[in-house]
Order: sequence, then structure tokens, then C-alpha cells
Amino acid sequence: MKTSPKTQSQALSERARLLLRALVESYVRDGQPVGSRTLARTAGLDLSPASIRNVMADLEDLGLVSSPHTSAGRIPTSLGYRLFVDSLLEVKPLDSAEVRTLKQRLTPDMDTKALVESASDLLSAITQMAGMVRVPRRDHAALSQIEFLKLSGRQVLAILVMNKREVQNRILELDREYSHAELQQMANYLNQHLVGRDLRQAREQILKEMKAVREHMNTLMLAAIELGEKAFCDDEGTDDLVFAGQIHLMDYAELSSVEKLRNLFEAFTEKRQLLTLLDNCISAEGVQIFIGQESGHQVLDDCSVVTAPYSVGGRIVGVLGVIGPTRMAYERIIPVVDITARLLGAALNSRN
Amino acid sequence: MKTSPKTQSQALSERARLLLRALVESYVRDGQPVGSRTLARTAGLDLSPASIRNVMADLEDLGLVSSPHTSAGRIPTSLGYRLFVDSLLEVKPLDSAEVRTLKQRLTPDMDTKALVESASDLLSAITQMAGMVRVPRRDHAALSQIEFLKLSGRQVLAILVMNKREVQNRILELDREYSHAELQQMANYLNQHLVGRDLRQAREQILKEMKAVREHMNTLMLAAIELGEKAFCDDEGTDDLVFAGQIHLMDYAELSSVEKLRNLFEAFTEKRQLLTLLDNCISAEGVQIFIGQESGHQVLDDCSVVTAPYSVGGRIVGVLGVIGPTRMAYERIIPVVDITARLLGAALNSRN
DNA sequence: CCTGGCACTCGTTGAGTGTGAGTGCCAGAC
DNA sequence: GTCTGGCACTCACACTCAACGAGTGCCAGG
Repeated sequence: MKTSPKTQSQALSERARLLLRALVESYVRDGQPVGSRTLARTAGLDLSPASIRNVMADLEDLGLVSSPHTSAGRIPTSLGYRLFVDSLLEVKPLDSAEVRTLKQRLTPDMDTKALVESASDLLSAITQMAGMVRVPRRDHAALSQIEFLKLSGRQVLAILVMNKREVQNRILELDREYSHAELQQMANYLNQHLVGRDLRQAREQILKEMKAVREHMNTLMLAAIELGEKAFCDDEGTDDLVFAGQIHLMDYAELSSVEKLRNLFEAFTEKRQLLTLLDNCISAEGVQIFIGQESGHQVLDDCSVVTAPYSVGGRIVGVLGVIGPTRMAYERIIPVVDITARLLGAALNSRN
Repeated sequence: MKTSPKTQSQALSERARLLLRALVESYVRDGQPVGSRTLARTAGLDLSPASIRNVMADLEDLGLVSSPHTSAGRIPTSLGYRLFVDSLLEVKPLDSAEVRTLKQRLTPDMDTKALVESASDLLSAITQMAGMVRVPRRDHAALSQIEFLKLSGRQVLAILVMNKREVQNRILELDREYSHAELQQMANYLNQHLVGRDLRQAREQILKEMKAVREHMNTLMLAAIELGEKAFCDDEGTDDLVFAGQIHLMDYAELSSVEKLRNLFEAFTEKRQLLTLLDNCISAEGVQIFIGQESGHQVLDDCSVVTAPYSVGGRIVGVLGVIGPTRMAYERIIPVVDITARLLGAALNSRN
């Protein structure tokens, strides 16, 4: 591998950086491999195409660009995009009209489901790519009320109110029939002991009490505890992922083989792969970007994923993001995802 | 247009019918235009290709088949499929293994949402096409219980239990704060007067009472009525449509232009067109089939839709169906849709 | 170190050609 | 009359071939 000693030693010359940047910008705009002539015109460097060709050869040796075939221009590789995103890109501030729409559509008076769906819709509408939102984790939501309602026979409806607003229902099958009064008493008992705690804490508390007081307590309280345990245990529904605008992906030439689209849409229905990808982002704070193969999932080889976590009360509760072709306008997408995450968090937060 | 006088007068000769049937079957199986030679071999009619060509010319004049170009075989037109479906097709009884799966996956212990999703999944899995289910109308569901739960300040959570099993929540914003006791009283009043009626009847009843007793009634009852009115009014969520297995449509050659797929998937996210189509089927009883343009929606020009309504307690509450290419194995699909509708209805019915 | 020039590569386009599947029609057989 | 073999014809598809053009790599001279 012969590379000029220069590029090897001092990483990348200023000129090379400028050209790479111009190349990425041009390719992202037009979707066509970029030749030395075009680059000479657009980069503003006053160099001849021939000189530019030399630099391009270096960039190619470094694995930052590649040519689809001998007589085509160059296109950025994943590595090239990565370098561009990490150190060449200038993030554009978001269009104020877009910020306005975002604020209008993410207001505290909406319920969680509506907010999540709206965020997903907005992401896809603004970016013209697929938007997705990991629904907020509920295990830190504070229990504000618990009630039991007798249905028929041994069936009881448990109603959990979280954060004073969100309601969850669970139908429980009990070991015997309880009267209205008994259920009322049990609810009172649980409310006294658990209100204000989050679901996890509530469960722990319940388990503790179960052990501690098993003997010197009347059976009704014991039943109440068991009932609470049942009501809290099943945590389903919380690990869901909401998509919007997958159709947009059909409009990008680089994805438009039916084969690729099929795999992508399969991933959207499967959800599993994308869930694990997003769940890895929940720890890292701020915008994260996966370019091409970086995501580690084959389906996404031709795609980039831009994500950002959102938080309520300073605690990260979910992640959102967009999926599009690697050839995307990162400088525009990044702030969109960033702001959307902030606004979604804010809306969720200021609802209490 | 010269057509042999015979075919004109007696509609369609037995021979022509046999050949059309063989042609449709062969085309559905292989997806290739069918030539006279193949037809001579498969139709079991002991005729030479030349004779068959004569019949085919007649069929083409009648608009039942057409050739994509001069030197290709014939393929059925929508009209051809229509004739086939109406009078040539022999419905296959459903594979017993499939019936078993259907029964196992549509059991009365599932809640409405799970049943609907399961039915949709099953339709798509068995047919290898897209399945859809119109969620059951709720306006005939009998109200079994209504409760109010005080949240914070003027916010009240209304809980409606329908059919002893299904739970609906609504958060209401009231004009003033009510005490627990007051809410309890109001709930009692409403329960006394409304339990057993369906939502529509309940609303009517409420409106009647509002007029009748406005004066000689204590204000609390009046408030209760108003509260009930609020709780019943918003009927959202009920006109929804659940899809499954849209991906399968990507596997059919006749739909595999990205353009067509895009339009189809747009219709799936839009839902509106399909909703109107399905809502038209809710009156007709039994399996309905829309072949190609018959649906009246351009997106579905290359598709056929097979639907069947399902009912609970003898009353039709929804419609389900599949979407696939016009070239589908109708004799197999029709019973699948039919049985699935029956089993879904049965499962919903025997839950009480 | 830059640049003009030149040979070269390779995808794309369009024209030309052969092949095969299938047709329509006609004349003769049953 | 009805059926059928035969024949000329059509047309999509695959293939080849040449021209074209965009772009490259490399070299020699400023």
C-alpha cells in the first residue's frame, strides 16, 4: 500500500480535509459520484482537476472515498462520512419555522401516546426519512393512585394512575371473591403505603412487607399485598417502538431495490434489531450517529441512524431518532433529532 | 368485432369455460402467460393447439383474456377472473391443520385487541399476503359498569366497563371540584339507569333524562348526567384498521415496481381508502371479492381484495380480509377469509 | 509543487441480429 | 361443420458490437 508519507504522518492535510468536505457535500446534494473537475469548480480552492486527482488518490488510499468504477467520480465511504461528521461538518441551526411546528405539536396537554406518535411523525415529516421513538420507560413514573373495581365473580380490574395523568388497567383473576368493601380497604392500604413511589420501588416495598408482616397481620392486608404484587408485576407494553414515515425510504435511489426495501421493512415489523440498537444509545447522552455498517446490523448497511435520548426530570427515559440513507444531510438532521428529543422531554416533563 | 355467433348467443360454450378455467389455474400457479400448446396439454380436452387458439380468440373478443403482446400467451383480465370466481371455481375445503391453528390462536380468553391482531396476523401468515381487520364496532357493546375516580383538582377519570371485560378510560375536565362521595353517588345513579344498554342507547337515555327532569332533580344528579354525557360522547378509536404482513406483497413480481409498492404502502398508512372499501362490505353478508379495478381505488388496480364480515350475537360488528395480487389462489383464499371471520366472531362472542 | 496533456478504463446507450414462443389464418381431412 | 397441420408472421428477450463520454492515472515540463 503506497501512501504518500505526508498523509500518513500528519493525518490529513488542510487541503485534503477541505476537499473531502466539498466532496461529501456535493455527493449528499446530488447523489452522483463526484469527479475532479466538479470538485475543482465547487471547492473554491483554485486548483486544477489534476492536482485534485492526486489528493483524491490519497483519500482513496486512506479508505475515505472510493469509486464505484474506474471512470466514475468518487463517493464517500462510511469512514469518509464518519470523518466528515466528526470534524468537518458545521451543524446548521434549525429553521425557525420548523422549531415552531415542533413546539406546536409537542405540547404538555397531550397524553404520552399522542406525544410519542407526534414526535415520530414530526421527525419523519421534517427529515423526509423514517422517524422512530422508543416509548418512555415507566418504571420511574410515580404511582399516584391505585383502585380496584369488581368486575364479575373473581375478576377484578386494577387501575393504576401514574404521574397523576397516565392510566393503566389490568384485569386480575383472584383466588376467591372479594366484596366491594374489601377491595376498597385493600386499595386504601396500598395507597397509604405506596403512593409516590415508582413501580419498581413499589414492588420492592410490597415484597418486603410480605416477608416482614406475614404473621401478625390480618388476612385482608395480606391479600392486598398479593393483589398489589399481581398488579405491578406485568410490565408489558413498555418496550415498544413507534415508527413513522417508513415510506419515505422508498424514494431514495440507493435503497430502491425491492430486496433491500424488503429487508428494511422486515426490520421495522420485527423491531428487535432496532430496539437493541436504540437501547444501546440510552446510556450515551446527546446525539449519536451510526453510519452504514457501524450499527452492526446488516439490514442497515446502506443506512445511517441518528439518535438522541430524551429525559424527564433529568433522567433519561427514552430514545428517538431517524433512519435514512447514508447519503443524508447530516448537518440538518442532527439538530432536528436533537431539538425534537429536547422538546419531547420538555413536553413530557412539564405535564405534572 | 366479429365474434362467432355461437359464443354471442349462448354466452359461453362448455369448452370455452373449461379452457378459461384451465388458463386461470395455470396462470395463477406459474405467473406466466399461457400459450395454446400448454393449454392443450393441461386442460385435458384432447384438442390441438390450433383449435384452442380459436377459442382463445373468442375469449379475447369477449374481454376475458388478453395477451401482453402478440407472441406471448394469454392472461386473464379482471373480467376473466370475475367469471372464474363467480362460476368456474371450486372452493377447496381448508386444510385441517390450518383450521386447528386458527382455532388455537383465536380463543375467547384473549382481549379484543389481541384477538384482532391475531386474526390479522393469521390471515397474512396463511395466505402469504397482507391481512387486515376492521376493529369491532363498540356501539352495541353493553355497558356493565361505570365508575369515576378523582385525579387532581377538577380532573376525573371515567372508567367504562363494556361487556364485563373491556375497559375504556376517559379523562374528563369538570367545571368544579367534586368530592369522592359525590362522584360515588353520581356513578351509582348512572349505573342504576344505564347498565345493560349499549353506548348509543345510553347516550339517548341521558339526553332524554336531561330534558325530562331538569327542574325537579337535585343538582348532583344533573351533574351526573352531564358527566355521563361527556364520558360517552367521544367515540374515537373505534374506526381503526389493523394490518399485518404487508411485506408479503413485496414478493409478488406483478407488484414489485417500487412505484406501485410505494402507492400501496401509502394506502396502508393512510387507511382512509381501505376503510371506505371495508365499510361498504359491512352490509353485504358473506365473502366479497374485489378484483383489480373493481374496488374503485386506483392503488388497488393490480390487487384483489377478499373480505368477510364477522358478527357477534348475530349482529355484524366488523370486517376482515386480505389484499394480494389479482393473481391469487382464490379457491384457497376465500375459505381462509371466511373461516377466519367466523372464528373471530365466535371468539368475540363466547367471551361473555 | 502544480498543471496540461495523453492514454486508458469502463459504464452507458443504441443499433443490429438471432432465437423462440406464440399467434392468425387457411386449406384439407374426417 | 368441426378439427387440425402447416405456414407466415410478430414480437419480447438476449446478445453482440461500436461509439461515446466522463473520469482516471501518470508523466513531463513549468
